[in-house]
Amino acid sequence: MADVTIDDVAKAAGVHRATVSRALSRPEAVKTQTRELILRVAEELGYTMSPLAQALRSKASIFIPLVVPDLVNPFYAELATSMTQAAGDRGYQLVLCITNRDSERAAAYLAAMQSLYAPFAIVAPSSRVDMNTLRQFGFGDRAVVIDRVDEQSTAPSVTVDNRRGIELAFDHLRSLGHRRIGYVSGISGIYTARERIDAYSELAGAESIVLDSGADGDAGRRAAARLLALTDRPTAIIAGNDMTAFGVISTLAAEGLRVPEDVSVVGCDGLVLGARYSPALTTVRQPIADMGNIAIDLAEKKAMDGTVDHVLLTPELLVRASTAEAPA
Amino acid sequence: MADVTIDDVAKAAGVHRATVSRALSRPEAVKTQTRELILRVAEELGYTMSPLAQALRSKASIFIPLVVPDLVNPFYAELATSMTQAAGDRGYQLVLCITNRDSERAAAYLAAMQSLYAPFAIVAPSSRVDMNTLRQFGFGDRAVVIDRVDEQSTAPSVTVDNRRGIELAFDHLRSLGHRRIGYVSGISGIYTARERIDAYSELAGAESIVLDSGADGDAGRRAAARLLALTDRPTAIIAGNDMTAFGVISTLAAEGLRVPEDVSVVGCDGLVLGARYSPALTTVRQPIADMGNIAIDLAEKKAMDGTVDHVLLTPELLVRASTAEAPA
DNA sequence: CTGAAAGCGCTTACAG
DNA sequence: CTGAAAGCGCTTACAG
Repeated sequence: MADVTIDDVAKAAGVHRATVSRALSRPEAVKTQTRELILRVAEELGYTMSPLAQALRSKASIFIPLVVPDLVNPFYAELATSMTQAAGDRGYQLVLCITNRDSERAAAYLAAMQSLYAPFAIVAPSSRVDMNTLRQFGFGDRAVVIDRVDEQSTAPSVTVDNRRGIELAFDHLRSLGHRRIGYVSGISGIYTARERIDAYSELAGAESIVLDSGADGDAGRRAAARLLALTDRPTAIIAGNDMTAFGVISTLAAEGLRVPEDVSVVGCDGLVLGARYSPALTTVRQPIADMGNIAIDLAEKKAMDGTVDHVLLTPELLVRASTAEAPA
Repeated sequence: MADVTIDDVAKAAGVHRATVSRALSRPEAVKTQTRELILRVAEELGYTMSPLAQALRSKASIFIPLVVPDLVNPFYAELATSMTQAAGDRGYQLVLCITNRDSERAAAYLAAMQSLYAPFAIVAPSSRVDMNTLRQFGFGDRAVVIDRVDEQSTAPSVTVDNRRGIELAFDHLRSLGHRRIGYVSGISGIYTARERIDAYSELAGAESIVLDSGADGDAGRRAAARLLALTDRPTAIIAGNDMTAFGVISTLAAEGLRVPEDVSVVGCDGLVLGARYSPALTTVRQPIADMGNIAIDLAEKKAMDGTVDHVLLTPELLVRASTAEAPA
């Protein structure tokens, strides 16, 4: 089963190697009878094509890079899982490229993927990969982007309606009687982070309380500390992502404030993990599971006819246990 | 910069293609002067070898599969991160194979990696990949295993001293005055789970209280519910892994029990995330970051001289905020 | 130490 | 519809 090549199949089926190749990759180009014979023989011999040889010869492979900044933020882990599944289902092999926010590492990955003849690349938010880098390695017009990368949008993208997400969180808190609602950014894609904080500012208007707008992993802790220091404390906090919400709650609790009794907290992401947090996190769910398939659709469409689509997904509020009525 | 091949370099340097190949892969086989010329020319032309062509010809590639059950458990995400780093540093390209505990999917991955001439495979615990499957795809004697897979141990392995880990947790709780200490298993590799629960049983002796021994994601919730139902409740719980500890705490809190005031909880893993939990999780840290390099070392050593080593790493107690003195 | 040749496992115009 | 040939970008015995 190990070393059966296309020639073995050809010989066993009594046809030429080229015919086997066609039967497998362009079935309509071969007479039905011949094809069926070949397929059967291949099956019997346990033949599978060498993706290596295939890629080398045709200058196109099934490898598709997913560029993510890290895997420690479960958002990317969930994204990677969804993408892997979607890619696998459609005959691709996802290769995870973890940049650690290091642009040299990202470049190395892109170079490697280029030499593997990857048909396109998928770039996750916050990966610190700009269009210039993509262009440099030949992915300029074969990349799809999650979160927006530039205004001109030469690359297809799949994004979540951040405005709507923040609105869902805000309305939820208002309906629970909260009037002083703080905000903390934390790590997300640059555009995502901006859209969210802008949406918040607009909704809160003059009552905006941006507790922290940093983009590092410590934003949650700082925001909680900041809240503690205020005289007229917010009774609720919206966090730009779930990990930051965890940081907020953890720090608040360590300082003796209870969530949700004293302060309500809403996250953004909808991580599976949030359901196991203490308290279970109320959050705005991003449809991560859909992103994989959509991203690949977009890439294939672009390759077919050049269409550059921008898909906007709708988020959804997940009410769990970290929000409650505003204290009297 | 895109399409420069070995022949371009050869021509520009005035040597034969074979010499370029040698200069790059076996430098000592080429005269210093020639080699330096070639290296310079290659550099100027921005030449990088095609890993595809290289692999096809030499039947050996730089792709190395890391087989993990999922990525949603941050333990695997952290492991994957560490492995990716280690692999990259040593000239390999890690390919993440997420099996979703589906053995067919695992087989498909292994088949793909075999046809990519992967030099060896790394198998994470709980991946539901046994030695037979590995053998079937030619990885029988080129796999390294994290967590133990079989008693005969034909594959090198890197494992953590589970016994010692549980002991650390147990002693910590005892020193805080806890006398009734419960245990919950949860998801881990089969051997890991068994070793841990055995260690617990031995330490606790007649006072063992196994709250739940299931291996699914709901073990934590069930264990907490079980604790609540007991008349003579344990004052502390050791969880077989961090995710399970999260589940325990979350459920306990939802039912009005405070951690650590009412119940202390210790996890096992040392996830980065635990520091952000509420309360921050006391846990037994597994040296995940070391595992990547060690696993690759073991694989290379085995390939060199057939040595089958079993490395046992020492865990470490991380005292954070989820444990406190036993209530009076 | 270097070159010439064969070949890894495929695909794809080109004939027929 | 099928076969024969050339070639993708490399490596590696084999000569010299």
